[in-house]
Amino acid sequence: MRLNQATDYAMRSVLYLSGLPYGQVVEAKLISEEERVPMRFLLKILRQLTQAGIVQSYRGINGGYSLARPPSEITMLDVVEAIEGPIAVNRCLHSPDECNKFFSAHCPVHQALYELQQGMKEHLSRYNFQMLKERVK
Amino acid sequence: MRLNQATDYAMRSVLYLSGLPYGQVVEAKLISEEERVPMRFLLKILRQLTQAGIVQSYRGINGGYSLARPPSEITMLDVVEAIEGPIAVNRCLHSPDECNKFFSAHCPVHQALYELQQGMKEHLSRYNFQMLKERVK
DNA sequence: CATAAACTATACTATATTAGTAAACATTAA
DNA sequence: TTAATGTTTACTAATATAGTATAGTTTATG
Repeated sequence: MRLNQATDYAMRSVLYLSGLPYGQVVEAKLISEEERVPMRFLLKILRQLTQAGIVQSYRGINGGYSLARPPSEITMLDVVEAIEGPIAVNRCLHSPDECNKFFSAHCPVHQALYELQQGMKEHLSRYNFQMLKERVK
Repeated sequence: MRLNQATDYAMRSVLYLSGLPYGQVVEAKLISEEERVPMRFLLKILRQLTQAGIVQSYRGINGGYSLARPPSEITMLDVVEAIEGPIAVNRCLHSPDECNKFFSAHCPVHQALYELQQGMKEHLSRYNFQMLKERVK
């Protein structure tokens, strides 16, 4: 029941970009050093964030990354799903045909887990990076 | 961000036991067949539930398992934690010394994840197996 | 128009976790 | 005493995690 390390790095990277003047481009190396994320791994993560439309990348010399939209329009859920794909608390909620008991909708355990999952998604989507950035002491 | 398969099996096994007259003992083989859980794997899971004080085991011929307390006193959180250990949404929340950025309490990302974690625990502890059993159609 | 500083793409790898299985043992009712 | 039950420990195949490596592409600038 854990978010993976890449997601942690991704959120901290987006938070870092959120703290810069909007639109400012910084190279991956700087994020890597500031946030202590292994460089190669970070590049992979930034590519996922780029493909998800959360950050914008610039190639070539003086290239780097910036946010693709204002921090207030990027939620924690956006970042989690960019890295891990859709949240699925349990196998049966992800692909009900794999449920080896009864169809998820009829199983009270799976019903309850579905409600948990919805609650988690709602919770994560309530936090945007404008809010988080204002929380930095 | 998924519960593992053993936890799914565990919850369904506890739900199954909750549907029986309180205190009734059934052998693992029956649970295995009814809930379609591989027998050997189920035995391992039942042992964890036994150690957590959720079910009671009886050895020898005519042995088996029953609930150790009424369904109303067993929550989904109890079962999840019996199988997976304490819920930790992220590495830094589990062991803050492993946090490679700043101490969790000072990082707004980790703060937000901590709130998510608390919300999840609260959510899971609101469901007990009396409730779930009454939801079975 | 060459070069070096950036990002991109694909493939590889060591380790840990997941989801079981196997073999030998302990308990207990009949 | 035996057979049906749970217990213990060890093993294993497959997958996921957390990266690393190698080769390539883009682009500002001198």
